[in-house]
Amino acid sequence: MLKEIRDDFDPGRIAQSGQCFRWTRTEDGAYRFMSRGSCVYIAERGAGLFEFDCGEAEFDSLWRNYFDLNENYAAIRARIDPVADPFLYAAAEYEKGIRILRQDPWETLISFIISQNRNIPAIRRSVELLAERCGDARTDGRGIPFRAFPAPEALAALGEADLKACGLGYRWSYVRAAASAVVSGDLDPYALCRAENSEARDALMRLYGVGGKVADCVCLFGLRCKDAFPRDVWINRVLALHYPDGYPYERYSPYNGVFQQYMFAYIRDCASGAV
DNA sequence: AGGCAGGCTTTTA
DNA sequence: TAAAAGCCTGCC
Repeated sequence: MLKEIRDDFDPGRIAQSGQCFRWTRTEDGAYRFMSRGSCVYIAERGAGLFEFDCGEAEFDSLWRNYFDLNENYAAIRARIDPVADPFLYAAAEYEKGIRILRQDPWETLISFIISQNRNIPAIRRSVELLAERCGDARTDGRGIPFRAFPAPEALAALGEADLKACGLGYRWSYVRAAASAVVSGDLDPYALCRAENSEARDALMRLYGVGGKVADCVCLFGLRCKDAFPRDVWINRVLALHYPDGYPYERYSPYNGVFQQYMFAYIRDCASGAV
């Protein structure tokens, strides 16, 4: 199914921006994303033209929402003053095409618990191992088997040895605690979408192994709060280097998270020599 | 009370 | 060997 998307949309930049972990790139240059037990392949077919290997119904019920296609990112970028904030302007220009995904809250919670104190390839590996171990077996549009992200009950049923076999290290008990909280009903990650952001953040931080940074990632990437501003080692580096007198959060509210993502991707691209 | 040092598993580069 | 989308515990 061919779609014309006039706003910023770059599947490759979205995939590599470190907000989702289960994407793949095919030999023919398409990107495959996964969400809520489904896969979609996206291939660019010219300027602003993208082929999604799904029907209209699935596009409207799943992928339009996942890629946040009802939001106007060009308009959000236009809020940046290139003279007042040259670093953010450069980051957003270079990383144009990134969007903030509206991911499944449960998967986002577990993924970012796993993410702490690890680099992105290691996170991807652990998430994939968990899915391989206890996610539902499915087949994608190209006939390739894949695993859905594990349900809370499936993760809660894993023992210490199973979790450690997925490379979780000391985080295994954090994953178990979160899964238990969801299975027992102490936490409903889906209900948090409807809560005030500060309430959602507090509820997440009550979980063992979830601090402010992970909670902010869940709010931003899983709970549709574009103002959440996760501060990891890379963003702290940006703030120390380019905003020694403080970062103007008020100026960028309620889109702090979008700008955070441009800066996160950009500083890492700079460090890897890509820029 | 709020802040800080030390420790933590494993993978990646 | 150092660093990685951090957090917990114990101490002050």
